[in-house]
Amino acid sequence: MSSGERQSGVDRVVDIFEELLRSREPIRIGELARRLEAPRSTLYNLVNRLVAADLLEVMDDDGSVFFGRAMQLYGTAYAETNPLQRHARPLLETLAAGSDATAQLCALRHDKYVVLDSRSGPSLFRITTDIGVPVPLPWTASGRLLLGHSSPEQISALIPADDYTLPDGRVIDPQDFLTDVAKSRDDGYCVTLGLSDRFTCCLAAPVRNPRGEAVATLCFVVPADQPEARRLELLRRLIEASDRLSRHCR
Amino acid sequence: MSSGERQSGVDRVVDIFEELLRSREPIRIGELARRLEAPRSTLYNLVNRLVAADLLEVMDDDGSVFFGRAMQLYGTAYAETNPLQRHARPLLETLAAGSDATAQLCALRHDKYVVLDSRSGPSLFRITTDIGVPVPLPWTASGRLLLGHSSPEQISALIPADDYTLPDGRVIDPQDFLTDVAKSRDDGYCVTLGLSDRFTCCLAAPVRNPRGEAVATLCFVVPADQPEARRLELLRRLIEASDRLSRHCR
DNA sequence: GACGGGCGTCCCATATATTGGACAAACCCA
DNA sequence: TGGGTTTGTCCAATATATGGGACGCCCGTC
Repeated sequence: MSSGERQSGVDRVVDIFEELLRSREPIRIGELARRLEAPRSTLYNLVNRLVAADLLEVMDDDGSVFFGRAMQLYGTAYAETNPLQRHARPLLETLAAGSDATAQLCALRHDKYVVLDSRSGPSLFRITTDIGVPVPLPWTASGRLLLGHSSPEQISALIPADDYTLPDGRVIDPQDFLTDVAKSRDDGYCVTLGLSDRFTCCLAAPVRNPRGEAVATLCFVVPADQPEARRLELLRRLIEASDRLSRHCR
Repeated sequence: MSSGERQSGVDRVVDIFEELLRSREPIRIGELARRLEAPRSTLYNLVNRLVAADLLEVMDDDGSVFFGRAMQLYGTAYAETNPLQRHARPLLETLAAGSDATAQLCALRHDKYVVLDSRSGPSLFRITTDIGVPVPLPWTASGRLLLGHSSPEQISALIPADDYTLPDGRVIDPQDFLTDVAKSRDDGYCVTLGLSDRFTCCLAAPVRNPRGEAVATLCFVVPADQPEARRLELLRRLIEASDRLSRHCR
């Protein structure tokens, strides 16, 4: 009755959603309260409202909660309406089918890189990054392009120190990364070989808004052993598609 | 300072989302306030929070708002996690490609029918119902299946009188509709010819939970002039796929 | 130029949503 | 069986979010 801060219900709802996205699997209400450091009674109240609205669903086996069907409908409405996403979809399909590779639409979210949409070619069965899963920017070719409009100071301030450490333990020098960002911006594309994964090659091209800032990227994910000629061909297609997408989004 | 009801911010947020889904295009905040009969100051407060959380986006040209990128990520997380949706996707692809028709996953939402996911065959360019758009239950084959576990009283209470009127003005007799529902439940499928659209044939089969209730349907949408033999073949594939999906969802 | 209407922001009062706590029932593990 | 933990529900108190109103601004129209 004297200490504890009070938080708005709406903000708490946002926290719930973000925690569920991070977890990617149902969470029990008690566990949710612990992770968000929120009172249990508050969470029961909020979760019940959200379940009634179908924004969340309770798993009837153990009472844990996850996103509900309404989310799917809202998300689809967004994807169908947003010009970037709407125009990207057919392009991704063409890229993936025509080049038999995994094609992705990527963007910046908070201080990380996320895949927004992804298509795979027919013969390919590689595991591709899940949509919406945050990935450190220095791990990716797209990350270098997405930071093109930021100053070195902004970039240094944005990226957590840990994010320069690759999954295999190697560490990227922040200075080298800044150089990469500048070079990628000038080149208009970025290619990484064996970066986030020793056997993967990523090719990325920027989707730019009218002010020239990279608001998203299109990228290919292919095995690292592809011949040079094929990589160049993939890059050509990618740049053509991203230029087209840039024109659609003004 | 004495009249007006007060509403919870969370409930208002839900109202905002539902109104945006209905509208399917950006709405200005003033207009939103009018439609929801909510104070403008409240909406500015809520919308600003939601925009900050990326659940909503403001269109920079005219200040109207619509769903934001976070919705897409949450919705995708749902679709990838929910067993029904996850297993339905490859089935829809197989159905659509193998039969060159539009295949849809449908379910009940409030007192209407909605498409949850949809794939079209290669040669087909028919306009298909948008995902998430509510359609009166009596207009559809799936609607008849989805009500299979409800009593006649429940059905009569659920369906608004206007929903028995088809787009072309014809009116369905509620008694006939109840008969259709019972027959569809017993048959284990439902076919409609020229119902919601004079030139369209809908074939639907139920996805049942372990208790035998139709929690969703798979359906084909094809031109009405298809030969009987093809319709039977489509129905056979549909029933096989929906049985498979039912097994996956227990 | 005056006018009407919508937009975005700010401010205060109060109705109420948030909160901590307490409770019984269910659960798990020893 | 029995102690420790978790679950879901309920309650009363108060910090605060909601709602009403007022303000200046911009933009079309008359």
